[in-house]
Amino acid sequence: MRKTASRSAALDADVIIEAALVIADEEGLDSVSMRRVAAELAVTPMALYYHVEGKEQLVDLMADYSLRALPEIDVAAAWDTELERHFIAFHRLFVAHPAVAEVTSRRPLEGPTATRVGEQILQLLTAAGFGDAEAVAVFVALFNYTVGASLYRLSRHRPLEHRLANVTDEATPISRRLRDRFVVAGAEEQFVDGLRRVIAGYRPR
Amino acid sequence: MRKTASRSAALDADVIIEAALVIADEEGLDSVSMRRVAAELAVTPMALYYHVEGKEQLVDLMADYSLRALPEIDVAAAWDTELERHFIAFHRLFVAHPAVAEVTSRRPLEGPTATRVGEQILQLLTAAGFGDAEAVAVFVALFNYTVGASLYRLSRHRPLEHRLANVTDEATPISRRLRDRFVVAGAEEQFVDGLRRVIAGYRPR
DNA sequence: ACCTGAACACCGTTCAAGT
DNA sequence: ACCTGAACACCGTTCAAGT
Repeated sequence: MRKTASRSAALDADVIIEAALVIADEEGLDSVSMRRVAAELAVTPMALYYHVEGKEQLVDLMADYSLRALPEIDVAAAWDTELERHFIAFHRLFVAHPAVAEVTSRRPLEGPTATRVGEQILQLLTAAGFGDAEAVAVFVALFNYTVGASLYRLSRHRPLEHRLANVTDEATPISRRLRDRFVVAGAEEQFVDGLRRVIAGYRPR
Repeated sequence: MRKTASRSAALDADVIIEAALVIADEEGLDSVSMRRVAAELAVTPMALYYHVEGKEQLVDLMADYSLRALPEIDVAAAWDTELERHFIAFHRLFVAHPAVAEVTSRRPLEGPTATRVGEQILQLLTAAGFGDAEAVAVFVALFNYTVGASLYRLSRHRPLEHRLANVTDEATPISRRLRDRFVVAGAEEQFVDGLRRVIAGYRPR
């Protein structure tokens, strides 16, 4: 049953994207190769190229596909709490799918889903009284903080082999004392606390 | 002369790191391979492994090496302007060396230089009256915002081939109107404006 | 229209060997 | 101590061919 379903699934872009996302979530983006995805789908590597331009595009498609899980935005709601709510969702998405955070930090998100989400956030801000330039400034500032905080948290939660290779063991006292605090700084509450402060830095004219 | 100098330079970690940084700055981190670095040094790929553990460590060493260019911190200066000054330097370093920004976003910086810089920033903050937890919170928030903003700026300044592959041409009116504003949002002034607002969100108790 | 097979030009790294 | 050479198990992608 299940076997038949997965085997007989006609090869198309979505099937390829989903298989790639499974690999990325389980083993990291580095393990996503055209050959590996093909093997997972019991197909020749070159079969993928009929549905997808290449690895670069596949990775972009993975990101946009994942963004579909973001909640809808109420453009009529209070801008500050709505932004807080939405960027927390962003953060959770990135933490759940490290590959998406990685792609987001490397390239502008310009797929259909990313575009739609961006539109809604800008509508929310302009409806709240922000001018065009200010709306973009708020959006980008929150986006940057969120991406940075997500990458920070991910970098502290990965297995030790992925950490810096040449750790100095003769760390000075203050860093020893604060070392665990830096790990705590990756917790969601710390992200939310900072997010609120960033939002509070902006007001409609 | 020059030829002799570069050819006769004894192979050691620093020489390897410098060669790798040149490649990274000119062609991107993806072009940095052990084989390519070796070729640039007119040496066998395996010769590198005598001085460096592997590619992972080389990349980590590249990041820490670059951080040496950061300015010294005056721990007795006003904490807010000093932080602003230093994170602007961070931002400029990331923009000048995209590979360093990339590595920084992927792994915790735990090399000797990174550790020293971190110590100084924490000393600055504790000297200003912040408690341990608050000092780390301010540090990490600013760090995350800066890394995110740097990656944002880099992602908008890369050649078009590196941009998202499947751009939708039927973008809605509002995104067309704001599209160039998103590019402008990557400018340094916009980064500094946001940085000031984030800093303003914190005060010593 | 959709997929396969063979091939090309790459990777990082291990292992044994040279000097 | 420092480097080379050959080999292994991988990559992404092109190109011609099958059905």
